Amino acid sequence: MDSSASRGARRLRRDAEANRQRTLQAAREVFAERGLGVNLDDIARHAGVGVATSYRLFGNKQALINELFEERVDALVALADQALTIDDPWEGFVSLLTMALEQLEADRGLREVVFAELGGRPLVAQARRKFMPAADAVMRRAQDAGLLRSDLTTTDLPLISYMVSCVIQHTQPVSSEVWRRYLTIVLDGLHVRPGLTDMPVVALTTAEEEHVASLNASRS
Amino acid sequence: MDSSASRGARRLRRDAEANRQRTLQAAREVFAERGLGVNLDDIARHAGVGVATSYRLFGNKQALINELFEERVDALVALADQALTIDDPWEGFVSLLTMALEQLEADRGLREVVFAELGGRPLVAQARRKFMPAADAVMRRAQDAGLLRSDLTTTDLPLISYMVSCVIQHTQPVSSEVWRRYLTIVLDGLHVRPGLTDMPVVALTTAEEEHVASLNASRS
DNA sequence: AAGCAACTGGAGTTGTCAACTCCAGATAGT
DNA sequence: ACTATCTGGAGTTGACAACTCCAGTTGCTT
Repeated sequence: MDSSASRGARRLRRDAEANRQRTLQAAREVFAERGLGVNLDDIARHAGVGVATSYRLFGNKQALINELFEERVDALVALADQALTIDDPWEGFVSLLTMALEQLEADRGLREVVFAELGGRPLVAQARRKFMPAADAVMRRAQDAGLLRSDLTTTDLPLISYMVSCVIQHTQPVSSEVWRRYLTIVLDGLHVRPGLTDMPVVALTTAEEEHVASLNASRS
Repeated sequence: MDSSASRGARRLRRDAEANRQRTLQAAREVFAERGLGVNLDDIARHAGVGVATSYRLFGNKQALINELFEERVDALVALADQALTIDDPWEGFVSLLTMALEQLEADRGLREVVFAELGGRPLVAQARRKFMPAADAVMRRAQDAGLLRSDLTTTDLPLISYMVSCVIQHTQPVSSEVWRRYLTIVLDGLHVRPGLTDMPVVALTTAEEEHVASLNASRS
């Protein structure tokens, strides 16, 4: 995991490498707080380097975003595997949703990458292919145990997360925690108990669900 | 309800009044489909009039938006009163949420006005004052009947609507109906049945909730 | 039917904002 | 001490939406 040379690129001079790390760190902080919409000038200023330096070191904004969020997205994927290690299938499912949303809560840029409001097309498409099967396993296990409503489909999961993440975004500046109320409501609506309502429509197909994400990506 | 002269403004010439109506109608359609972000040039083109004409007739974009959405917002408010006429308190509550979201589904501009992603500050603040007490009555009636979870607060309602409206927006181009699945889930999570989960945090206060809306308004 | 105030359309102006580059000067490494 | 590498911030480019100007047209009055 050599920080600089991703692909056989010539080694950077010490000062350049330091600036690279400072830019990366600044981007982490600024993207997390203000989203991917910020311009590189702001990030460079926050890092204490010139704009040109940031551009020379990363090429463009998208490359910086990709480099920065690769690990963050992978961490999200790992949650699904962790969830499977929890004994109680329902608790596993709850943990998956809760922990994923907690990750998203802390980082506006990550929300935008994951739900493709900007940037990360290829980045996310790939993560998605790793995430969905794992999440699917968590879901099925809870459904087989009769704890998660059986009419739920894999494609519902991203949309449920998105729905709650919207509340996070909306309420963040006023309260960092109210979103948990709505997660609670949703989880209660997913937990099997007598008298659950029949679903009024079928879920999206996998292809449709991918289409949703890519459509919302093409805005940028 | 004389269409032209809002405030003692001199009567418009017949052709001008016709162009006014055409612009209004075009704006209705374009805003509904593409949101408030579209420019007046597009609206004017769609109306078949010149840009200057639209500007002369309305002054600016915001004025056009205000004029256009006043009645739409009022219609939304009226739903709360209608909901009270439904005998079953739970069905009344379900109807309020469902019908409000159906209104929002059909009009992206309305979603943006109501949730203040653009424009309508004063417009909505006023509607809110009429809407909240009415909605509150619908809620309390269902809670008193033991059908709606008792830990729900008036300020939860706008956020729940917002949450589902985000799914509407996100999935609209792929499926105009999937959002009803998530409404179903949420409603099941709100319906009283044994074993509902305790709320992890208190709801926003009324002031906080208003703050949320106004913060999200100040972007434009 | 003629005259004029009211109106029209679209080319053009203004302002904003983000992405990205240029280059004279500074610095790391040998 | 020498040079390839790197730096910073002023400046360029391009896009885009809000809004205006004005030469020409049209509805209304008498």
